[in-house]
Amino acid sequence: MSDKPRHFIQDIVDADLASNKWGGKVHTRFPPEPNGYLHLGHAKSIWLNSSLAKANGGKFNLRFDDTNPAKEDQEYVDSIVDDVRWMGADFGEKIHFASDYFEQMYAWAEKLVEAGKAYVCELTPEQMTEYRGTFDKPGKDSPGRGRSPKDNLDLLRRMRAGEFPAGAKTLRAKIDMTSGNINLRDPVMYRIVKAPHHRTGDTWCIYPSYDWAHGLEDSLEGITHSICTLEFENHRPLYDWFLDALGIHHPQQIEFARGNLTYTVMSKRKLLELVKGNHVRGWNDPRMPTISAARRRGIPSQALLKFWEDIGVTKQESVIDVGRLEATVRDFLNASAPRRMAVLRPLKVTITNWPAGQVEELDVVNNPEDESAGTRKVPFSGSLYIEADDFQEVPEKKFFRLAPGKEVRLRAAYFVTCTEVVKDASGAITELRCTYDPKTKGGDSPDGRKVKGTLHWVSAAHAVSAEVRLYDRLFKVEDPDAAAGNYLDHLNPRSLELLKDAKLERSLGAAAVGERFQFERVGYFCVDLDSKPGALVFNRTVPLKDSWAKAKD
RNA sequence: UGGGGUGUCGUCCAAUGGUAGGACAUCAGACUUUGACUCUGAGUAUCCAGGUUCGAAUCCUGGCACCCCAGCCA
Repeated sequence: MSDKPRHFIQDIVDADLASNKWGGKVHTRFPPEPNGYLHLGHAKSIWLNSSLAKANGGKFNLRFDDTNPAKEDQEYVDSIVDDVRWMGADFGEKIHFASDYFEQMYAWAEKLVEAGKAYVCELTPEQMTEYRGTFDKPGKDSPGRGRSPKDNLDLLRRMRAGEFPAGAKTLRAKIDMTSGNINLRDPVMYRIVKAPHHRTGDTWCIYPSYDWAHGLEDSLEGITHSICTLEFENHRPLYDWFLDALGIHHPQQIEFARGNLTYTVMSKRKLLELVKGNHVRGWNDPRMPTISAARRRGIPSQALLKFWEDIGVTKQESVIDVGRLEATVRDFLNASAPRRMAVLRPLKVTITNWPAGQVEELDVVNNPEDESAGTRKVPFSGSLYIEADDFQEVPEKKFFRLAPGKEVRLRAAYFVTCTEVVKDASGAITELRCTYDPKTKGGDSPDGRKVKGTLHWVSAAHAVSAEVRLYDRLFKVEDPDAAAGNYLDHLNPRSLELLKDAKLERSLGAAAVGERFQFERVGYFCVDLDSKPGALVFNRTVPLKDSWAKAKD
């Protein structure tokens, strides 16, 4: 990662540093609500906020915006902490919670009541909607708006004491019922919710609204640059109003556009539906656009960070081609992933002139991009598997893999020539019989003759069986949100393909959960959480580019 | 409809009055013991209309399109 990614927010930070606006401080935060798992869009915010702090010698807080006990859960808190850590963001020792500030927020609410800047309102939700007016019609005053500060204070204290049923009353800021900005039409600060909170239990029966709480949380933590997404731009005047009314530290809010990806959905509501409706196998199903799914699938956190850095930060709504993420992942893994041979759809090959029972240990390079990765021994014998796709009985044009009478190279082994095709009663090919050239050991011919194709292979007797899971895009259409009908109508029925009996080279038998490899000529793979010794499971993180497959289209 | 925002290759991002550039994608070619990687080349864009200026993506005027806001969600 470069030292200081350039974008308009960095420009603002530079200007603030130059003018000494914050005394040289830069303090950002990532403020998720624990009501679901984090997704790739959150990863952008984590990258942005944490990298801004890091690049400018500042600090970065992780803070849970846990103001709505009805939707939140400890499970989500735990998963979010895991994800943020995995992303490598340095949030220091302390994890912050809005619920830690409830007492202070309440004290400030009383202060606004006493100053005549907030009042208790007894309108029902329906009435409140009606009184709020519409875009082009001003709202009208709630009956509670004219009550004295003394009476309001009494009512507020009784709200807190639990004297009123859920939803019966609210505390509202007294701002402007005629404002063109509807957020300023006396927004709700507190509502009565009789639900236990995952951290404060039943201490409270009134909870601060996001609009009231969010700016206070930033203020309390000394945040300098409060970075959020575009939809909160309309709320900024409200946060300004609260902070100024209270006369407390006033962070600068800056809005940026969230990043959407093609072929997926990114709203928490829809992600929850996919999980609850069993359209996927949980929040961390590798097809999901969640951070935990990306991790399980084998995407390195550095690649995810680099992806968002490459994309950049602007205020333009965008939908990013998911191929862009795949390209970044390939780029990272090409340099770092050890190469191995794995045959996904095995076709048996017998080398007819191979000395019976002989096994040869061949040296194979671990990573041509990284000499320090060294070599490993791979056993070769007269009974092998190759990829079924690598053979065509009647080769199509430009197919330069194996076919009857044709010679190819087995990677790092020998040249072989197909002499016979064995079929079962139904006509399906069950085995290939080939001869090898003993003088081509290692894959070079002393007489200088060339072969076009190089195939990967495994020795049948030494192969390790494994389950391999191939993933495709979760949706068939680029923008499921915009497509006709319900987004669920556009799920890709072939988003998961299970290969139950792939054959892997011997060394993969010891692969540990989370380890990443390039299966040569196939793709990048990662050992899945479900994997156990003797029952290996691999996820395809991303396939290798395949110009042959593309040419055939 | 009132308020707030955004318009640059197919996509994402630069260019801050001076040759519209990069990345991904696409196409063509070279290289190759991974049809990968790498390398070379190509094509494609300033929302529209006026104006200011020697010169406009950038400044001005007027349009147009798209996004957000009428939760006691965040």
